[in-house]
Amino acid sequence: MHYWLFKTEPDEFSIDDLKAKNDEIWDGIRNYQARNFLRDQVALGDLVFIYHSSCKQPGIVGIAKVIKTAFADPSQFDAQSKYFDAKATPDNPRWISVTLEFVEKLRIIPLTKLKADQQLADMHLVQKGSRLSIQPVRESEWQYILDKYTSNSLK
DNA sequence: GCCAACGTTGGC
DNA sequence: GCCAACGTTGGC
Repeated sequence: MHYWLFKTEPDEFSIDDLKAKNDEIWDGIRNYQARNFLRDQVALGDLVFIYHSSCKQPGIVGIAKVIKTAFADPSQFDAQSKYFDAKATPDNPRWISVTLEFVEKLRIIPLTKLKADQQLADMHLVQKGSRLSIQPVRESEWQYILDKYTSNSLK
């Protein structure tokens, strides 16, 4: 069992959208490091912090679960999509998606709090220049964040 | 909207 | 393979 943090821009797709739809193909990841995590390491049943970025209050806003692993991101083949990639073919796809299922919404844990917490100084998210949209979370960090910043059932 | 930090591209 | 130019991310 691994833990992850996935970023999303709430203007595009928010935790409320995930809650309303119940599950979602996580498409449009166009960074090789993030792609490699999706392809090689994200496993069935892994839990994911959903993080809102590029918005008024960036932070962790909920939890989701991986219900389908590594498959070719359909948007790379869709000429109408902004994620279309002319160099990708079904025989040789470049980009990978997984499907997430809504688990629960959290009262937002703002980035400012995560950054201020010395216990979380090693988290990728709080490192300078961190831009990775799919990042692993250590089990100790996952547990610590749930214990300290939430009152939820997944402890 | 600014801009620092990264990532990607392409000429050489 | 280097590296300058360009594009993107994402907090502020």
